[in-house]
Amino acid sequence: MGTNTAESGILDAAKRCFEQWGVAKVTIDDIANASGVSRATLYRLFPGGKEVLFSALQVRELTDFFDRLTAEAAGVDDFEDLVVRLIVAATRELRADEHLAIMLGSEPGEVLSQLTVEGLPRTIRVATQYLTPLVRPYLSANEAATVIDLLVRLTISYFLAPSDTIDLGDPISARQFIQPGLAALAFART
Amino acid sequence: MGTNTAESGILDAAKRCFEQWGVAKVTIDDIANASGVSRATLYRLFPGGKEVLFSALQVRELTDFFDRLTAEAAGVDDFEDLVVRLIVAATRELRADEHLAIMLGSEPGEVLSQLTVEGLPRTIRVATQYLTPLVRPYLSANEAATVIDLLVRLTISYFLAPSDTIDLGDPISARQFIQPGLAALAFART
DNA sequence: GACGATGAGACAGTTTTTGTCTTAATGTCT
DNA sequence: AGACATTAAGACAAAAACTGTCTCATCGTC
Repeated sequence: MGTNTAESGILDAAKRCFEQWGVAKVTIDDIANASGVSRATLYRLFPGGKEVLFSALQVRELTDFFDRLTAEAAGVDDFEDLVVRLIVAATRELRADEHLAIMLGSEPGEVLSQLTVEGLPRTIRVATQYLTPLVRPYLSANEAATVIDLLVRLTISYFLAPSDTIDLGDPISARQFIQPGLAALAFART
Repeated sequence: MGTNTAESGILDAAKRCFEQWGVAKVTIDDIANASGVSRATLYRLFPGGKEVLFSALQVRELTDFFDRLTAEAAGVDDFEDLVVRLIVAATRELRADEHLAIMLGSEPGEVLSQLTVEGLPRTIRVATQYLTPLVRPYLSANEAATVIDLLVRLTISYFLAPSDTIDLGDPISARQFIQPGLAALAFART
């Protein structure tokens, strides 16, 4: 039993609570009860209460997300293929994310804020940590940061507001979509 | 615009709120906002706050339920047929009731209490009011009250905890189920 | 038996909710 | 126009819920 079992159990319970009651209506007591842990323990493990818990949950979801994403992109040895794979997999994961769908349905404001404003810097930071090693064979550190930042923003935007002409969940469409950008990148390097 | 439009609009909003947040988490303000009415008006129309509102909503749902049920049983001119029709229609309505399903999922305790303890007397009272005229051609007033009471309890019980051998949503099964009881009733009258 | 971690719950301070009331605005009727 | 009823908005105090911290008894581990 690793030391993280208690924390992750609490985060599981918090996730269920957020789904059931929404971030606004949940109390620390709700989460304590749902996780079978006393309020004292909860504060000891997550000092700061609901906000810290919510934040910790997002970090966990985010790292899980990018764990799966990088696994998905393992073994691809062409830059364009890699970008396509990443975008498509990320888009499909987002679309398949039940938790995200529930939260978007019950608290669109909070979730949109997390996806596009408040939480975006963190998302970009985590994405950069995870994806930089994958793209470094093809790009400089600066280029990698810029490209990853851009890909995160585009993937989220097209997830939230799908285009009529582009489907980033489809490899062919995604490839077609990114080719001009990659060409421009190659050109800028000359 | 009848005078009941305001009330029923508020009840609609309350219903949505109860579904979204549960009886426990909703505040009067939530319902006031959802119904586009000021809190003052809400208290004027439903003095007593959340409990009174919840109660009024149940009364409305209940009368709607029995309105549909009696319509369903119109024109049946045999006692056994009538009972079968009522039981089957009631069971099917209960199973098809989305609001009930949502509430049972999110707040089983509260809903079960309403179905089996707190709210049962009211349900039986309303059922008696609606169904007595239908069964009076075949039964005395006392018999009618007893039979209706029994049918309500059985229908709710079999809805909440379906039997392996009896399906009150199926006319054949329901008829088979009630026949002994009706025979006993006929015997007792002799 | 000492140790650290935990559950239960007391506690005060804060925030939220409640229920009432007043005021100004709105629409209706004569 | 003027009297009338109804309402939204929001001030207000009282009640309730929530928060964050603390203490203490208990439990399992070493």
